[in-house]
Amino acid sequence: MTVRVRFAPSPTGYLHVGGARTALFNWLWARHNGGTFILRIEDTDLERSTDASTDQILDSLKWLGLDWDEGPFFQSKRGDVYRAHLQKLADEGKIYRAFETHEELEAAREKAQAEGRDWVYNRASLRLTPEEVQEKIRAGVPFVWRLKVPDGQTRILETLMTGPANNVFENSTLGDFALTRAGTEDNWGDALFNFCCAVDDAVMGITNVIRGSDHITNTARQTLILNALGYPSPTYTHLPLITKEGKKMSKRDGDADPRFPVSVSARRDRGYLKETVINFLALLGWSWDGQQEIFTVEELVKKFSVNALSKSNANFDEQKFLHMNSLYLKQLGPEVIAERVLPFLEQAGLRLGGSKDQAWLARAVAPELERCKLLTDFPEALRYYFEAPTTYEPKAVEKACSAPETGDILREVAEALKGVGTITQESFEATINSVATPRGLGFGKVAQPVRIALTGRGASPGLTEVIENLGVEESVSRILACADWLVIHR
RNA sequence: GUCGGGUUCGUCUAGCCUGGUCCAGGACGCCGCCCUUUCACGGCGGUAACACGGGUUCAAAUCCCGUACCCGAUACCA
Repeated sequence: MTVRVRFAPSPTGYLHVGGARTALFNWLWARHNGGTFILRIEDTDLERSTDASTDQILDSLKWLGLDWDEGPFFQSKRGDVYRAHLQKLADEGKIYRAFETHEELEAAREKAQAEGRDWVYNRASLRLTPEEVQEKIRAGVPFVWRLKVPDGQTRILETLMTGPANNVFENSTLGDFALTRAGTEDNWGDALFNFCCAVDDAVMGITNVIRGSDHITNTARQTLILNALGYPSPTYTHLPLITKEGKKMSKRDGDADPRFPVSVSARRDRGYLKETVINFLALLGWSWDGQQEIFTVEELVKKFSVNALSKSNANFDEQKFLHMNSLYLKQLGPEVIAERVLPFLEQAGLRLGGSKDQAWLARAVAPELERCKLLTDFPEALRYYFEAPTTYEPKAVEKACSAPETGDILREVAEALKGVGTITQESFEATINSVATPRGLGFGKVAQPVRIALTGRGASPGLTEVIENLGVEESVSRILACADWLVIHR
């Protein structure tokens, strides 16, 4: 049987890392099996669903490269399908109208809770005579459709969260749950999540539902619906939850801490690479051999299996995430990163132009690959290429430029540098040594003030690269400027 | 409360199904050392864990029972 899986987000917010991971696992399982990945938007809750959310979810999926084969299908546009299935169940007497008000039920539930009892619907409306029902319908009393849940147990087809209970639910604990919102005979209420979901999974031929384990009890209800409808049940794989500091990571947490946003789009804006997000998310509840942690998407497709999933909650380790991003920065290389860094530079007001073209940027980015961890680190790391330093890092100056002759040294270096045609490792070292050696100084004693002069900082990549990317002329002028600055400020 | 799941280094985890090769492996972090014109990168080394209590067995991280703790679900939301 060919595998058909789906990702079915509700558009009540952005795509968060948990949802992205669910999407990823479904996508991987489809690709691994040469199956079909379907996208379905569960927007039956019109109150909370927004088009903006849908757009952002699709956008994030595209960014991650999780392409879908069918859809997106919108449940809000499939009312006829649900209505037809409801009608069938009504004709067969498997569902019934329940006329209690929301308030009545709420009160009953609270009472039960206060008494420490479990609450399930008491079937009051099921005991109404046909005449009483007709009477209420005529009077226009609003009702919801409830499933007449049979006695006995419901066994769900679970592949992962299997335990001693073997996923058998006592139907009595589920009660006759509601299938629709409140409506009238002329205008039935809209079908609710569980009903739409079960119907769509069946109609769309879903073979394996992969979703968060917070859906387990829904699975029992959906299985009951499927049984009533006479549809076969897909198998279910309930993923362990993603936690952060022990608590379920949900979009309700928002992007409260800007350093650790929960949405995929904010991670992207924060400078995380899509390769990192995919790889890191894959490891949240799945592992290969316990040794390998870096996987290309192709490898993931090949190696991923729902059978290798973990049952315990996966904790989101920010430090490791960040580390993985720095790994990918290096792995992707200067050309790719230069391209991706561009929007971040522009956002920081740093624009290419003149001799600073894309190729130049790749050269400038290359040595920074080892010190930056996020794309957003690059604007600051590269800023000195775009703007000559106007101030120098005080600590670095103190450490390297405290000797009174530093200004003279810099002027000598500038002079020597003028004669250098093209800068190479050798010519640079010769230049520095031509100043250092006569004075009996070590290489670093001269090189470090030069670094500060050029970049304003005590830390940067190799000076040869810096001068190469800056140009000799610009370098000379910066060194002289720093010498002057030292005279005034020391 | 009830139902379901979980519990291995500071952190993320492998191993558990199919007991022995595990005085428990990898990674992040941290700490040393090396490299080095600084920072970083890299290389080498180190640190550190089977929740607790019983049981089964020649042998248990692995199987069974109990306890504790954590997480989730308990809607006319999805």
